[in-house]
Amino acid sequence: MRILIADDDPQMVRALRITLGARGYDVVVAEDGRGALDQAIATHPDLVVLDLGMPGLTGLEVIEALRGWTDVPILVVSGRTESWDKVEALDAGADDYVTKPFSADELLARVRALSRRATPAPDEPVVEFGDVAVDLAARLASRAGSPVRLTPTEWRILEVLLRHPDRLVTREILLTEVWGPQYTSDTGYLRLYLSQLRKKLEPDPSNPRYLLTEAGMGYRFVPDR
Amino acid sequence: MRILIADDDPQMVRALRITLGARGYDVVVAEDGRGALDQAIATHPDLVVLDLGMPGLTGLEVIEALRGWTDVPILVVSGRTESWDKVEALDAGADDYVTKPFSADELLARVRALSRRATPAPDEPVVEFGDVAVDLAARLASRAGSPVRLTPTEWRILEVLLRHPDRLVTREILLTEVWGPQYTSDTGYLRLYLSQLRKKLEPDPSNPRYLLTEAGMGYRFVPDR
DNA sequence: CTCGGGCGTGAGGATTTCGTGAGGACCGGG
DNA sequence: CCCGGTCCTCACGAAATCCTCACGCCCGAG
Repeated sequence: MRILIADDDPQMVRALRITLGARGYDVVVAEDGRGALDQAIATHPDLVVLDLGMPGLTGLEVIEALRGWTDVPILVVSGRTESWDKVEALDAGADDYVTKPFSADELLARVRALSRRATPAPDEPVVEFGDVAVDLAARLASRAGSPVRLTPTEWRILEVLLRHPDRLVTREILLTEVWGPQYTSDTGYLRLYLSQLRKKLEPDPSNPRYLLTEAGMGYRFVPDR
Repeated sequence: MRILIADDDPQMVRALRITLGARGYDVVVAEDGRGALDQAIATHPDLVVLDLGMPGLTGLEVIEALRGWTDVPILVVSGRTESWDKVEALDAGADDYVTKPFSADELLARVRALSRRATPAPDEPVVEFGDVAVDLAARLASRAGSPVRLTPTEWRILEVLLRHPDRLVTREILLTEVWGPQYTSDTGYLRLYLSQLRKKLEPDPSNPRYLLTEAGMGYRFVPDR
């Protein structure tokens, strides 16, 4: 049972780490929004304890980005007590909202309640298409048996596409997931990285069969039938 | 979406009934512990809002009794703010715990968060007519099984029409949705794109059966039957 | 019958979007 | 300091899409 703590206050992090660690939870820490997303992708936690007041991305943006690809329970911890803040966070996809200060016992009970509800993470099967195999959890890609190196950015894009087989993923969603919501008009990035991914994964990169472009809209991963 | 309110305070019941009823929830009420269990069995609510301080059975007993046979989300509402009370309720099987007083907005947001967990977001149904199937969410259209390629503008128009089956959609609405409010007199665009859509989707494009024109008014999508 | 308005549709040209190569900025490790 | 790897900028030809324009049809009014 792994818990990601996303909080920039060292004292809070320390307290949470001790509280949760003592209960046998495996604790991972991130200190800003981007780090939280990176850690979430890298470690696939079973629950996220998220402080809203971090530098970088806003808490809301982190919630939305997470919800783009995972159903992991999100417990928001915040100093803001206004009901509007709670409504925003919950509607963005958070599962619970606790205001500081709070007791360790209460937090633990809420963590237990959330993990009880959580759908047991189905082990992600390896995605295969053509002579390529991609293990998202292990961050391992291979082609005709031999490993293929992908850069971090390539992984992020590929992951979003592979998690929505047959669905069109809009340029906006991809850009938001990978670079953040303020980059939604930099479509050139996508062209560049899709080109790279095809070069590494497609049988005939100039005639893509799996990673398709829909002009003016976005991209689509089409698995073999 | 049916919600069971278990509370013995008539004023609170009244407030909750109004708040929830106005949002379209179907509200059922019980005023003591036994009544709550009876109502739960009788009406099978999709969510329970439970006051801990009811006469008869204690709140904890109600939670445990419910958990004996149902996974319905339980949102506890209580005047008791001690963390011990929260821990007890949550560990007994409650999913959330809100202390009085609370704002209606917050309660509603928590209700939404809980029901979201209970029933994973329902996928939009696929719209079918003739030998055509359209999945708006996935941006996937097919005809007799093989995919049909639509341009972004075609998608936007089709989406508006398909979301209002059997209803007349005025040219003004269509133009505003797709090109913006300043294009409401460029009706030529609609003729052009409707023609394209029919060519791609209608069995006999020159005798439309699903995407009908209402001269001088607008267009109408008529599903089978 | 004639006429005119609204509609459908084909044919390009205008515009936007894509794919891709080349190369510079940045960074952490030897 | 150099170096490999990664990310990003820039540029340009190709492709897809959008829009303009022209023409013909249908149908009701006069």
